[in-house]
Amino acid sequence: MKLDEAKLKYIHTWGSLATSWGINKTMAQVHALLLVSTKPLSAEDIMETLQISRGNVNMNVRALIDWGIVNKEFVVGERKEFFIADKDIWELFKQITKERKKREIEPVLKVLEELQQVDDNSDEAQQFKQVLGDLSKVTNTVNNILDKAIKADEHWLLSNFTKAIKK
Amino acid sequence: MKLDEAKLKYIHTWGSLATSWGINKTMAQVHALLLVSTKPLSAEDIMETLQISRGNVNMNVRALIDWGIVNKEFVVGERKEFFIADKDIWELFKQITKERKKREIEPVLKVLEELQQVDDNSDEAQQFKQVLGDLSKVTNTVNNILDKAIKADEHWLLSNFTKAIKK
DNA sequence: TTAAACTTTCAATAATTACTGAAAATAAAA
DNA sequence: TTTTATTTTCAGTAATTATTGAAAGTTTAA
Repeated sequence: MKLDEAKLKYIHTWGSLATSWGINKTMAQVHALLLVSTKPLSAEDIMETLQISRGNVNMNVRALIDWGIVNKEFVVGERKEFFIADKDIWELFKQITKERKKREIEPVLKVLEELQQVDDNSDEAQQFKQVLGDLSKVTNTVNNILDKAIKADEHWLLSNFTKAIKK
Repeated sequence: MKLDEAKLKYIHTWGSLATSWGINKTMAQVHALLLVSTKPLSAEDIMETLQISRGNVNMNVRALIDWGIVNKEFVVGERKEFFIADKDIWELFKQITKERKKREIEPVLKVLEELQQVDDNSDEAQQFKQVLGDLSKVTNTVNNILDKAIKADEHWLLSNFTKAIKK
C-alpha cells in the first residue's frame, strides 16, 4: 500500500470509530490528520486535505484545542496559525479519558446521588434505590479506575494491572 | 421528590448519557425503564410510558436483546411477550464492555495492523508507522484491561486495582 | 491611522440518524 | 382450516446534528 493511501485510510477509520463513540467525525479526522503529519498544518492545509470549509476547520480545531490534544504552533515568517497534535499517544488517551470523565461521567454520578433522595419507602421505591445505588457503585468503580489510569504511566499500568489480575 | 418523578428523571438522564457515548437515546431509555420496573413490561407498556411507536419499541428491544442485556419473559395466561432487564449492574457493565470491544475496538486494531504494511521506507513513512504502532499499543493495552474486567468480579477488581496502583 | 491578512461566528442548509405507522408476516386459538 | 392476536419490517417523514459560506471581528504591518 502507498503511504498517502494508508494515511487516508487511517484518517477515515479513525473518523468512523469516533462516530460510534459519540465524537464528531470531522473532529476525529482533523486530529488524525495532524497526528500523522510531519509538520504543523494551517487551516488551509486542513481544508484542502479533508475537503471541508474554513468554518468547519475552525470549529473543530478549537474543539481539539479545548480538549487539550492539539496546540497552536507559530511558524517563523508566517502570519497565520499552524496546528500540531501531541504525538504521545498515551498522553492523548489520558487526556481524552480525563475530559470525558469530567464532562460525562461525573455529572451522571451527581444526578444518581440526587435521585437517592426520593422520599418514599414503599417496596418499589426500595428497589429503585437499590438499582440507583448499584449504578452509582459501578460508575464510581469505573471512575476511580480511570482516575488511576490518568495518573499512571503506560507500561507500569499494564504490567501492574496484569500482575494484580492474574489469580 | 416523588418516586415516579425520580424514575422519569433517571430514564432521561440515562438517555442523554447514552447519546454522548454514541448509543441511541431511546434504546437507553427503554433499558432504563426495564431496569427500574418491578415487573416485566410488554411492548405496549413501553410505548405508553415513553410515548413512542410500536415499531420503535420493537427495534430497540431487539437491539437490547441482541446486546444481551434484556430478556424475553413469558407471563402465564398472556399471549404477548414481556421484557425484563438483568438487574445485576456489574453484569450489565461487563456485557456492554464486551459488546463494544468486539464491535468497535477489535476491528480498529485489525485496520491498524493492516496499515503497518505500507511498503515505503521514507522518513515520513517511518513516522507514520511509529504513530500507528503507538496507537496499536495503547489500544491493545486498553483492550487487555477490558478483557480482564470482563472476567473479573467487581469488588475484587477494584480492591486489587487500588492495591496495585497505590504508590 | 488604514489596509490587508487572517480568524471567528452563525443563519441557512445539508447530511445523518431516528421514528412512525400501516401493511406484511407470523403464531396461537377457535 | 379461518380468525384473531401479536410481532416485524420498512418507506416515508421527522428530528437532530454537522457543515457551509459569507459577513463581522480581530490582529498585524505599512
